[in-house]
Amino acid sequence: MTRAFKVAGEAVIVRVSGLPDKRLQLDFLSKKPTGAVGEAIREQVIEWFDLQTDLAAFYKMAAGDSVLAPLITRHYGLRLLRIHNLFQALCWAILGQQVNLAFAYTLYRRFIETFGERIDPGETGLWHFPLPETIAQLAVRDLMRLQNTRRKSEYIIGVAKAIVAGELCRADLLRRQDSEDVRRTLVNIRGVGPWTASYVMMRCLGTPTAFPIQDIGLHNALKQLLKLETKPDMDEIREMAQGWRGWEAYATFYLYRSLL
DNA sequence: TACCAGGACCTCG
DNA sequence: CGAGGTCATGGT
Repeated sequence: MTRAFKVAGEAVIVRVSGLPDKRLQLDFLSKKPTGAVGEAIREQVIEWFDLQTDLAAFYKMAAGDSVLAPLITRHYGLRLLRIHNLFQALCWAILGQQVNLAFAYTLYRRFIETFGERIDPGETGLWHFPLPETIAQLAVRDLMRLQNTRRKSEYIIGVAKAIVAGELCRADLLRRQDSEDVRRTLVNIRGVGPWTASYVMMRCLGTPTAFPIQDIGLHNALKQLLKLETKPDMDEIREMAQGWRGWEAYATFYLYRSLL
C-alpha cells in the first residue's frame, strides 16, 4: 500500500510492503524524511495497521465462537485498519450514513478530490484529506454540489467548525478513561448518532469494545454467515456478541470483511 | 421498477 | 416520547 503522510508540514510518500518474515518494510518514494519525521511516520504506520494490539487473545476467543471461527481462518492476520485523522473518520462515517458503500466511496472520493490537497501531481495520485479549516469556511451548497444531502453537508461543516474551534479533539477523546463518556460526547455532535459514534470509536480511537450494533452491513454479514432468512434483530445480535466482550471492534471488522 | 443502502434528524400526535 | 417521514442517489 502506498500512502501520503504530512508531518510538520512536510509531505512524505511511503510504500508499505510485507516481508516474508512478516515484518513490514517502509520505502520512502518522496525524499527521505529527517529523523524525527521518519519516526513519526513509523508510529503512524504502526497505528494504521493497529500493530500494537496482540491478536492472540482475540483468536483464542474467536476459535471457540461459531460465528467468528470461520472468519479468523479465512482472514487470518487481518488487522483493524485505523483512521488516525478524527475529522477524516467522522466525514467517512457521515458520508456512509444511509447510502450503499459504492456510493459512499464516490462521495468520499469526490470530497477529497475537490477540497483536499494533491500531494503528488505525478504518478501516484495521492491526496491529503481536506483540512477542517478549509471545510469550516464552506457554505452548505458547496458540499451539496457534490451530491451530498443538505443534512450531510451541514453535519460535515459543523464537525469541521467544532474541530477548528477546539471543541472537538482526538487527543481529548483519547485521554478519557470511560468509553461510554466518549460515546456520549460524540453523540452530542449534530449528525453523529449511535452508529457513527461507535464507528468512529472503532476506526479512529481504537476502542476495542466499540460495537456499531445498528450497522446494516453487520446485520447482513450475520444473515449471510448464519444462512438466516431475515436479518437478525438487536437482541439476537447482542446474544451472539456475548462472548465477544472486549473484542467487539475486531469482531465487527472481521464480519465486515466477510462481505467482500 | 421497486427496494435497500455500513443513519440521523425533525415533525407530528 | 415514539413512530413515521425525509433526505439524494447508486446498485441490484
